[in-house]
Amino acid sequence: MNKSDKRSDILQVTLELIAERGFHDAPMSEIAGKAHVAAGTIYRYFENKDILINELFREIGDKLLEAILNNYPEGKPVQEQFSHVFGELCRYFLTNPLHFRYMEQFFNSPYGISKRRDKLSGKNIHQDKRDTLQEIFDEGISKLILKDLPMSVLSSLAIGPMLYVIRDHTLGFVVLDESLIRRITEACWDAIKR
Amino acid sequence: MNKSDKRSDILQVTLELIAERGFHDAPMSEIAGKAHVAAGTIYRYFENKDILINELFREIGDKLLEAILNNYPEGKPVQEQFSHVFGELCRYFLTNPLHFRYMEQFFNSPYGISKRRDKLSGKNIHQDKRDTLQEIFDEGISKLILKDLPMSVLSSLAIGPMLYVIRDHTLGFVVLDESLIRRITEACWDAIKR
DNA sequence: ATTGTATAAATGAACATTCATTCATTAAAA
DNA sequence: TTTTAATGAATGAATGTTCATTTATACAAT
Repeated sequence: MNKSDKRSDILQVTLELIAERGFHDAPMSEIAGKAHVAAGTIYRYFENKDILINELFREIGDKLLEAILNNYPEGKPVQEQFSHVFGELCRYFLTNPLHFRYMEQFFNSPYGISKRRDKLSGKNIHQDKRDTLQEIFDEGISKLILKDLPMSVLSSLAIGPMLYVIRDHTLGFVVLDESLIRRITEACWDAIKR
Repeated sequence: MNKSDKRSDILQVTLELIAERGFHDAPMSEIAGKAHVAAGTIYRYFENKDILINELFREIGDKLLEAILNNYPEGKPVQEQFSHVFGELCRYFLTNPLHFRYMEQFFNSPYGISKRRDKLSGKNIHQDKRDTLQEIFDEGISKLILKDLPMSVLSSLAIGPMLYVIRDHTLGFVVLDESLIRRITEACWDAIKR
């Protein structure tokens, strides 16, 4: 039995419970039960519930970033980089719908808000990987012929629609296939190109 | 003292607490206290917490729709209708940031998800007003020269970015003024027009 | 191999809070 | 006087966390 066995069991169950039922209604006791672990054991791996929640967010973020950076077309035209990031983001979340629901809830809860606030006020102590993603957009966007809009607006124009469409997909409002993903990517590109 | 005095006090405090601190961490006792009302009084107006939460959502939705339908350019070109809806949506949320944070959390929680699921499966008992908004988009979008994409994708392309930008605004990442709103609206239009 | 010992991991009942909700009682209104 | 509204202490269920105790593991000496 691997040392991280229980730890990842706990994270997996936390993911499932919170993604499906929200932060409230995901009691530690139930997490423990579903992970086949005693209640107290969780606290050997995570100091408290908040830290568990934040740690899970971090791990999902890392995996997502890894997926995006894989085969990243370094040095290629911005539009190609853009399409790559979009496609991978989309494919990742379609493959991992629970990750998507978790991230969505996290970002739209006080957890995510305080995280963004910290970032804004420069409290980001360790120059972590998530900034790399930001840099990719930064560089890619400012170099080429894009609309003269604030950085954060451009990334909203680019990312916003995709996340909404993914949500609709997970709810069955629309079926996202490769062809549709491509066409949405193009539409987003239309929004940001000059 | 108006009959709905206490009722709206309760709703207002619920809005403030949940918008700022999330669904968890908004205890009924504190809502009661801040609304200068006894704990039990809440239950004279709202059967339970869930109903309170859903009712608040409904009321905010009504106000938002009212703002959007005010001066709606009936019969005018789709692009103009589009700009109108966008501008009003944006202005409403900038004026009522708490409403924005509440809606965001609601939609991204199991509350909102089940609401959307009901809608999809036709459980929408009373053909309510929120469908009117959908119809406006439906009609406006399908009539003109827009990209041949599924309805839900088009509305994601249109609405998604704006909501993200508003979130950034409320967090101080960007300052939304009238000129910027207009330019974002144009960018979104670029995304959906053929 | 076997035993003994020290360290680490895991347990789950117990605890202290917190929370939504109830209801007997009081105050206000009609 | 009757009806309606409001109160807030009490209730009971749920929850996050702790900790004394048990179990497993690693390793040394025999």
